[in-house]
Amino acid sequence: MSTHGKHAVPKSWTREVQAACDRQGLQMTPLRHNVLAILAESPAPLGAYAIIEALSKREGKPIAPPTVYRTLEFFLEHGFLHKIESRNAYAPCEHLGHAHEGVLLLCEICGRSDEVEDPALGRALQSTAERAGFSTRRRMVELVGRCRECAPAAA
Amino acid sequence: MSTHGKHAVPKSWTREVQAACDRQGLQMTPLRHNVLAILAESPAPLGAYAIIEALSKREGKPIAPPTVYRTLEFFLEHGFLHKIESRNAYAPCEHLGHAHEGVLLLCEICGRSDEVEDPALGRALQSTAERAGFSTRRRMVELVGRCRECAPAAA
DNA sequence: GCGCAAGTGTTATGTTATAACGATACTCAA
DNA sequence: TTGAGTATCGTTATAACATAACACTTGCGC
Repeated sequence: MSTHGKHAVPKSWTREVQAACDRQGLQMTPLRHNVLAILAESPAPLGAYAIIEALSKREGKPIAPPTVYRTLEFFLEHGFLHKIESRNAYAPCEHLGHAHEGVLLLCEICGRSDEVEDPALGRALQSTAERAGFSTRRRMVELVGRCRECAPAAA
Repeated sequence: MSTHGKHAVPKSWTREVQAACDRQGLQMTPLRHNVLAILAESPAPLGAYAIIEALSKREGKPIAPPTVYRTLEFFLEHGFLHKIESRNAYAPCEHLGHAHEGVLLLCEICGRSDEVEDPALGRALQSTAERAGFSTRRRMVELVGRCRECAPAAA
């Protein structure tokens, strides 16, 4: 799995989350900060146990699964992270401000994920749900395939 | 989890899969038939271990996980089942003939899943992927919320 | 017969996630 | 100041989901 890039998100991302937490009265503890930093520095989404490992190294002591899962849950609830269901992995949400109308593009070669907005998609899903009498609370849209960099190589 | 309905799919569904297998030269073994029947008779998607349990009962002897996972993989590969990633569950594919342009509507109250087609969705995703230079191989579109029957009750 | 592929059985293990309980620290009102 | 309430994190154990690796049988073409 080559990763032709460094970080999934700009370095400012953790600061933006920090600021959003301040505004909303949410606590940014050292534990949370470390989990955020680990995800921000990763070129691709990480599984929970990969985070546990990285965090244990970073804190110099073993961290147990519930600690990390609680932290992930906190960030997921507040929209700072995505859970990539098709991969059981977690990634920074790049579009902090607004509703999640995004599509996740997951490259099966390099492993990276990219998040793009698509208003037409939101409208389509909304009308489909309405026609079915369905009231949506959460949406997951994931495309698995090959990213711009990997598609040619793997022709 | 009330399930205001009986089966997720019409009784003809297993026969349709049978016919499709015949056409494509795929073997419908007793094991495969039983797994199919279990899913067809369930009002909601089932997890792998629920299938293992039901199958063990049906066959009168314990069935080990790999046996069921292999069977599921077979049906997934050929487009007869969906894997619902957000739930680690498996459900019949109701639209056997054509491409998967579907949306899964997952009710968080009754647990049922409904599959609806949405051509506008397909177009939106296609153009979004193209703009990103992304070549899609598989798509997952899942909406979690409340179905027509459950939405009013849980107002 | 022999080699090969498909299907299934079997054992063991790997991976992902949560339940349940305890400890600490902080806030805030009485 | 005390003590009730809440939020955070630690710890132990276990549940839930999934696969690796190898064995065996069957059917089929050569």
